[in-house]
Amino acid sequence: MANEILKLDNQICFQLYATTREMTKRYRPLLEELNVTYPQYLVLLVLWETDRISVKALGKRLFLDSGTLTPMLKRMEEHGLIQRARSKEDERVVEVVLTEQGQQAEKQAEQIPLQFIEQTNLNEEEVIQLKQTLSKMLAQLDEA
Amino acid sequence: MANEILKLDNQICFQLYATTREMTKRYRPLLEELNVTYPQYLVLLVLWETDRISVKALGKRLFLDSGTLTPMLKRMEEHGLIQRARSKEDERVVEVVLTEQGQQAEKQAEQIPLQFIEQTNLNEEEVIQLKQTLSKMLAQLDEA
DNA sequence: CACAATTCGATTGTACACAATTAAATAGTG
DNA sequence: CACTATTTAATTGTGTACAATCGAATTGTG
Repeated sequence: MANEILKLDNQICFQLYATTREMTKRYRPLLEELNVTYPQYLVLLVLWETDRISVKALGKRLFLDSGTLTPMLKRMEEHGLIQRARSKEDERVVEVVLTEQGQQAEKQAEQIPLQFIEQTNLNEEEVIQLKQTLSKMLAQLDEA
Repeated sequence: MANEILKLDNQICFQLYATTREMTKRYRPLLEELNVTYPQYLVLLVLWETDRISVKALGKRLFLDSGTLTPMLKRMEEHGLIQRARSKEDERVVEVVLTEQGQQAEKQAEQIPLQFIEQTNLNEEEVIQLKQTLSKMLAQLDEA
């Protein structure tokens, strides 16, 4: 018999890992209409809050680096959701802005978070608790 | 101002998504000695429990499909951790078993889960709660 | 102002992840 | 027994992820 500590079902990290993947799967049909993937949807969420942001700042917000963001943003640009342009103040900086189409998408997206939460069958208490614990864990893991 | 519902920081799914990625980053140095990635480590966890398993059953256990598992298992085979072989009873089935080296790795792995949990700074209560809620959510999302 | 250090994005290489398709083998049905 | 349906891995194509590196631009220091 395997060590209890090493049993798959005892691994909180496995639950986390598997749940995240099942979550993005459930989001896929909800995001189909917007023609974005889940990570791309996160970029939209940021831009709906800020209008204009550098790749660097976007990466910090989403915990993603340029190796992930650069190709992703190019795809989003091809799909007409955003525009990318070098900053005039600092040529090293690339700034991302929403297109008209990208702005319009916000209205379509309004129902999505609730539609997802309904599928989880979690009650409000559990959602709040989960969010709190994950926030604490994320902040801790993000430290040096 | 953006819709409250659509704010990034209100998205429990984003916390889930970001925390999972930070988690696998933290695991990387812990798994270096074993020469495996986090998903590969999950395969080892299953094999330390079962000795022998089909790709199909492994995928069901880990919520992964053959498109992910086949190349991953081939890499693990190259690294000498597992062996893959067609079943004699049913030629369609590929069975995975640990090598001697793969079995040995279990001893080295014993400290890993605790080492990780220490880094999260979560107390026992929070860990139990989190695991419970994620299990419930995962089971729900995994349904048709 | 020179010039080393830093910052920023892009690129490269490796490794998942998954939908869709294919091919081989087996099981089920008449 | 023929023949269809099903099961199972593998393959293909697209899209993240991230470490490591590069090159261009800017900043800090003397």
